[in-house]
Amino acid sequence: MGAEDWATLLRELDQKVTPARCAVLEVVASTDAHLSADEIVSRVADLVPDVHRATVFRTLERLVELGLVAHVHLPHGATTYHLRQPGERMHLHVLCRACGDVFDVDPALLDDVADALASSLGFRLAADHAALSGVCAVCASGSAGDVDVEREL
Amino acid sequence: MGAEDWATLLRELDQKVTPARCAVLEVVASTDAHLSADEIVSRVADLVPDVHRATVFRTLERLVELGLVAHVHLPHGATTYHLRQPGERMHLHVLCRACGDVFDVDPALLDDVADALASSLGFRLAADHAALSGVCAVCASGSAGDVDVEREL
DNA sequence: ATGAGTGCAAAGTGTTTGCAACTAT
DNA sequence: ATAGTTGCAAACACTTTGCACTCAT
Repeated sequence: MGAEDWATLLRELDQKVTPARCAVLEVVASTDAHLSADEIVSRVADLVPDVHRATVFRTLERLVELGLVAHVHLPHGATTYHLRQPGERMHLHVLCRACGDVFDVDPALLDDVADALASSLGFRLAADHAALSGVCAVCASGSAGDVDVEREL
Repeated sequence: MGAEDWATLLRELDQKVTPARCAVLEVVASTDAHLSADEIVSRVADLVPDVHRATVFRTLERLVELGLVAHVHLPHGATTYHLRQPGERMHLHVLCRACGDVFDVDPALLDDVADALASSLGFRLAADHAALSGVCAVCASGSAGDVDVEREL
């Protein structure tokens, strides 16, 4: 999507079109990765200088409200943001506590868990909203003795 | 367990016995709830005055290393700590993002998920380490319209 | 005696907020 | 014109760290 399209999209949602907003959308849309607010701030700076951190936070909050962006809380460290694909089902996230990588996982994986929680506790699970933690294949084999792995993320 | 027992336990683990440590152990053992470091600080203050925050943090870190205490990262807000029962299997946690309550859940619930992640990605899941989020029964029914529920925890 | 543990103050993240200036409509 | 947005600075919540002093052993 080009810059013009973000403007159109925002207008359709009755939002004001500003350089900061377009830049944030552009940045978030530019990658499949999960970006922290900090990373977004610095990437936005490459597109539009002098966009303030606070503005990025406020903009992200707004975009989440509008359903354009999703955020995931990681067990350690900053919240990450990524574009939310319209029809697509929200995926679930697992974080490697050794290397910090986030892996996207099939949301169906937690369906049984969600059902079990719903029937036993009446609890409605939002599987996409928080990441689970563990150790990825690379880190598990790499540092055979699990030295750094216990480093607590 | 009385104060004397904490001293004994610490000695068995080759740790120095100090009032601060015993108090932290006492506090963590005094409840089934998941306490934040802050809550522990203030409860410790009732037992032993003038124990500094930093000491509580350092002590908790140590107790986790020793395997006496477990900590759980919540999707939002502070890390919580609770006593770790020796033989007992670590439980899994779900957080209500409306009221903030943490529910303990049968760890077996995630066994299938853990297996699936292991075989598909080689990922080793630490199910107890991070809480999942959702909405508890009370909050789901209470605020029918889900007003506050979207408040993002 | 001596090294581990502690209090304190200070810094470090990540995020939010009040307010005055600005700008998209 | 005017309501919504922004930049700034300051505050916030949670946690860590360097250092000198104290205490358990």
